[in-house]
Amino acid sequence: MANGVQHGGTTGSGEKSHLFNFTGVSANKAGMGADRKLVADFVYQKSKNSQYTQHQIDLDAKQHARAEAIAKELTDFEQRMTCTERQAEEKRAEAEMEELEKHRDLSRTHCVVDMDMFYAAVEIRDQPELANKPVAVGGLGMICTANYVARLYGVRSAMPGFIAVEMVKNPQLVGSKMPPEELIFVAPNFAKYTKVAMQTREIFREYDPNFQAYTLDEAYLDLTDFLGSSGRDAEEVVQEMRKKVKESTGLTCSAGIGPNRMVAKIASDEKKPDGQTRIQPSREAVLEYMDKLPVRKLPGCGKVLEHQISTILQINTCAELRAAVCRVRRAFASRPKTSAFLLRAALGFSGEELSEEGDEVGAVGRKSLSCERTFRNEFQAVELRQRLQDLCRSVAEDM
DNA sequence: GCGGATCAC
DNA sequence: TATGGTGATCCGC
Repeated sequence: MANGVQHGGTTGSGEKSHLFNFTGVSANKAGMGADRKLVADFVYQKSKNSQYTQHQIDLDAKQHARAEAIAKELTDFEQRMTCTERQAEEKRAEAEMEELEKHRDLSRTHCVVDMDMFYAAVEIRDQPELANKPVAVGGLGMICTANYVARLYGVRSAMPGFIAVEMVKNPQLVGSKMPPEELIFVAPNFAKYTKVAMQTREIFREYDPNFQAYTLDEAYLDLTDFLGSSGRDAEEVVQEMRKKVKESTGLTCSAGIGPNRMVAKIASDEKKPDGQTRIQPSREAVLEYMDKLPVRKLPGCGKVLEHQISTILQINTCAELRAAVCRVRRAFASRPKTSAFLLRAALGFSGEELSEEGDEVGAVGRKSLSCERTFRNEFQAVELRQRLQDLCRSVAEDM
C-alpha cells in the first residue's frame, strides 16, 4: 500500500512491510524516539500471519489494482488527446478555479481546539506517578491513546496493544534509545472523559455559543463575533482560552486559527502539544501554507486517496496539486466529488464557503445509530445469539 | 438503493 | 492468543 511503498524499509528476513505507518513524530525532539520504518516493520512482522493483516493485504491488492487501472486509463486518454482538446480542458480548469476563487472568504476567524493525548492526559493527571512512564489507554487488543513517553518507544493510537508491549520491552528493535520498560495499560474510562469534555465545552461556549463539538477532545469554534465585539486579537484570545482550559481541567490543548475550518484544523496539529498556530487571513498566507503540505494532511485524504494521487499523478504536495489542476480533474473525472474536494483543498478552501446558510454539517442531525462488537473466532451459535440480543437491546436503549 | 470501501476520531 | 467502535460519505454495481 502507499505507506509501505513510501515508508516501508526492509526487514531482517528481506520482507517489506506493506500496511502500517505508525509515524507521527513530534515526540522525538530529543532524538530518543523510535525509527518509523523499524516500527512499521516490527508491527508487520508481528502481525503478518493474523487474519486481520491477511484481510488488509487482500484489500490492498484490490486497491492497488484499481489505482493502476486508473493510471493506465489516464495515460491512454492523454495520448489520444488532440492539442485542441487539451487547450479546451485547460480553459475549463482555469475557469473552475477562478469561479472557486470568487468564493474565497477571509472575513471569518475559525479555531480548532484539540486536547493533547486526551485520554492518557486525563489518566496521568489523576495518577501523577505515571507521568514519566510509558502509558497506554486501552488494552492488549487496541490502544486508544499513548502518552509522549510511550510514543518515544513507537507506541501509537490504533496500534495493537500486545505489539506495543514488546516494543517497550525491546526498544532497540525499533531503533529507540529509551531504556527497556514495562508498558503500563490503563483501561479507558469514558464517563470520566465525558465529564472533562463538559468542562472544556463550558469554556468554548464563552467564545462561541454555537461551537461544534466534534468528539470529546476536539471542537470547532467560529471566533468572528467574539473578536468583532471585543476588538481583541485572535492569537491572544486563543491563548487565554487554552489557559482557561488548563486551569479548569489541568490539561493542555493545541489550537489552530485560520479563515476556515479546514485550515484551522490542519494548523491545530502544527505545535502539538500545548501550542497554537495562526494562518493569517490573506490569500497569499493561506496558499503559502497549503502549498507546503503533503496531500495526506488534508482531512478527507486518507491512505487510499494518497496512494492514488501519488501513483496516478505523481503528486505528493498541495503545491503540486494546485499546479496540476487539469490533470487532477482528468484523473478523477469519474469521481466529481473527489475532484472538487482536491481542487478546493489545494486552494485552501474548506467547502463550507460554498454551502448555503443552515446547510452546515451540524444542522442536518444524526442519520444513523449503531452498536457493534467484534466476535471471537471461537464463538458458537449460542454465544452469538446472546451477543446479538445484547446488541439489539443496546441499540433500542440508545434510540 | 444497497452494500462495500474509505475516512475521521 | 491477539487489531475497536461510531458515524458519515462516496462510489460501484
